Amino acid sequence: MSLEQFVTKLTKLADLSLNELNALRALPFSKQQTSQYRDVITKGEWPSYIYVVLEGWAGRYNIRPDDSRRITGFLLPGDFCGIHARCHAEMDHGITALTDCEIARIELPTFEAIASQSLSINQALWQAKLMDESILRTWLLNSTDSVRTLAHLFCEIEARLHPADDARERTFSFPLTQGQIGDAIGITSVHTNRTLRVLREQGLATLSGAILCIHDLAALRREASFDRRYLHSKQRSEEA
Amino acid sequence: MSLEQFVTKLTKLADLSLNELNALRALPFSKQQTSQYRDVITKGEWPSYIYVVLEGWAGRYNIRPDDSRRITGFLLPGDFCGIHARCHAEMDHGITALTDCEIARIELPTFEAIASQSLSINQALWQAKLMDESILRTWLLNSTDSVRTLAHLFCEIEARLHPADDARERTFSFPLTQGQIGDAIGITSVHTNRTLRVLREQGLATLSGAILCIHDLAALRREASFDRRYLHSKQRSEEA
DNA sequence: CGCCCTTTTGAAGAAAATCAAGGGCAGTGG
DNA sequence: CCACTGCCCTTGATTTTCTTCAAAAGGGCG
Repeated sequence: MSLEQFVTKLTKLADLSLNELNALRALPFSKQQTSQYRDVITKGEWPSYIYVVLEGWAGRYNIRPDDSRRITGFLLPGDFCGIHARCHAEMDHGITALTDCEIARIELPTFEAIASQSLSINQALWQAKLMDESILRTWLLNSTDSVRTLAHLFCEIEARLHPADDARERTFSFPLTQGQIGDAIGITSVHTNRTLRVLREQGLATLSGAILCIHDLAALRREASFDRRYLHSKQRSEEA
Repeated sequence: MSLEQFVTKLTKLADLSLNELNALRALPFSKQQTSQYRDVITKGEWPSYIYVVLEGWAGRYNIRPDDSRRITGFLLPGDFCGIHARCHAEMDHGITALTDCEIARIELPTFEAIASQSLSINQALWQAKLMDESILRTWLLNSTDSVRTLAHLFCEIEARLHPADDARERTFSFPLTQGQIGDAIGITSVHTNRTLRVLREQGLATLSGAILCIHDLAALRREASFDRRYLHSKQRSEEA
């Protein structure tokens, strides 16, 4: 696995020159395998790498005072974390492998040598941060009704995995347990189960055996009031 | 009113040289008065200024499909917004004046001329963004029990307004209606009222006539499981 | 003074948590 | 090969929390 997905993602966030693209592609990195339930970064750590998810799903999370867990975001293949390293800052949350993961680790000085030299790359990093924040804000917004929230999560993941085209229906791997989904949308696993049933009975989506089948993407988006725009905040020059 | 509070805030986020400090202090800006309930920036806008709150409280917000509002963060005097301008990005949320506000507006090119030249200022801006994100994440984390959530909000505001010292008790202006508080913690104004009563009856805090009186800060923090660290993610060099 | 907005309180209803228990499936070890 | 174990999924019954609906009381301002 290479950084290609990562580079592609950055390309969508800012206009990068060929030189910049090649510099990113040529970034030296080491690989690490992180098995399910293991931390990639632990809360309280001062990371010294930029981490890029190559395979598998990871997630940001915090533990509540009552020991329950809240997942506050997903890291899908191509996503990165560890920007705290650039600020020499302490992690206020952990990153955990939700499935077995393959992770690339880029040394901070190596990364910085490229990032600090390029306005465009900097801009792409800012864009990425704005998008993270935007997703976080949307999660906060949705904390009313569990069916809507779950539908919205499915739409978010679908849109992030398949940025380009709008299929009418869509089937893909969704390797989370109902407990993990509950941790993400803020309900118990029991209630997640019931919420999944509602979506299934409404003919919107079926999750079974780690495969998510969205039967009617348009209807699911309607149910979730999903507005894709918050995910690709491409800079204006794109539109002109 | 000057940018002094803003500059002070940045100082706490990165080590700025005297030159950088003076450059920030000398930033030309125009003032605008924004009266309560008016937008400073509207969702969908492509901002072209950096905005700094000089007086009053503002807030980030989104409108839900059912027309209810969710406040996703507060901007207190010295706080800024409009970083989207640096990315030429569209606002995915609005900024509203929760009270009458005095706002400074800095032209993007003016700001950029200083910010893009200084690694430290850049770092301070990243730190500020990480802190915004950290606060957002904490809000998401707290969405379980309304008493705890409200207590935590009081602690957050207290800590942001009075970064330095830990008084045992504290009385300060808290100019939000119960409806606005509810919009922020995700409950109705009716339930906000009942939650306020609980805090009052527990002898933790009393909100009356836009004055918040925290009777026992330590106990309130305990109730909220408030851990101040997430608010001052000062870079490591500070500790050495 | 009267109006509007906010605060306060009550009562009924909805949403989700909690408690509890049974079933399926995979891996482990006898 | 089968029993055992642990984890996850599923469902039911009960309880807590918050919403909704409704109404009254307080406070500032034209």
